[in-house]
Amino acid sequence: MTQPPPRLRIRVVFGDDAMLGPGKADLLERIRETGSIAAAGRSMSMSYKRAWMLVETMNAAFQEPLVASSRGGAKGGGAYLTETGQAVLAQYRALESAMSEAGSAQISALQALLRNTPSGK
Amino acid sequence: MTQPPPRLRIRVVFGDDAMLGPGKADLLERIRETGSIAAAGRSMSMSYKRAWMLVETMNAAFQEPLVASSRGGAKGGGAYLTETGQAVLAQYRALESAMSEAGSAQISALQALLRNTPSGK
DNA sequence: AGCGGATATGTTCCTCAAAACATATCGCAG
DNA sequence: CTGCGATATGTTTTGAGGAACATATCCGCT
Repeated sequence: MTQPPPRLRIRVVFGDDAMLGPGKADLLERIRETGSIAAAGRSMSMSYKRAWMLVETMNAAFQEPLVASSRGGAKGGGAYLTETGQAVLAQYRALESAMSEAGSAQISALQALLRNTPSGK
Repeated sequence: MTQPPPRLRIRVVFGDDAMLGPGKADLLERIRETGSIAAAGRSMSMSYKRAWMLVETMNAAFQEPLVASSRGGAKGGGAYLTETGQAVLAQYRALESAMSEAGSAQISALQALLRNTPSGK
């Protein structure tokens, strides 16, 4: 029985407070798909508040905001990724991909040493 | 002013509960250096309890324990890395190194989009 | 003019993980 | 046979972060 392949969680830590990890990347992706911060949050069972705070943090960390949003209007409002936002998301995905490939040998080596009963469920 | 280079935090997630990240890797390294779980924990200002729990978790996750320990004796006791422990640590460091190199281009691209005032201190 | 749906933001409550504290045990040295 | 230094493990306390709840605001449509 081959257990589920190990997954990589990569976080880039800039300076002291700003960082980018899987959570924010996924949120960006879902905002692009849904066109809404609230819908993006719901789709990953995250409270709107939390989603909004993550967006605010990201917008503050980069030179230009990653997410632009508008209130009111026909459908109440909405949000979309800016050019910078799309670029950041693309770079992060590329980073994940490149790193995953580069580390596959070590990952396999580690997995070979693992106990093959990860859970007694 | 070139701000401090971004740092990578890489975590390998096996299955549901077992995972290996920078904290455990550093702990292993310090256990090897100090020959003691307690001293290793102190050197990274971690309580003995926490250090010991991490060791227990790792020992349980792999086929063979990574850290062997003994109580009592001339100096009260001690701990050292097993063959497996050394192998796991080496693989993790190699993983960090390979991934860091593989992702340098994307890291640079992300850094270029960053606001260059990471903190107002 | 008012409704609807989404952004924006504050406040309170709750949970769980980490810290702190407290022992117990072990085994050689002297 | 006692004391030391480290491992081993349980109990209590604390604190930070998230969840939940509550509004406020915006603006096109009908």
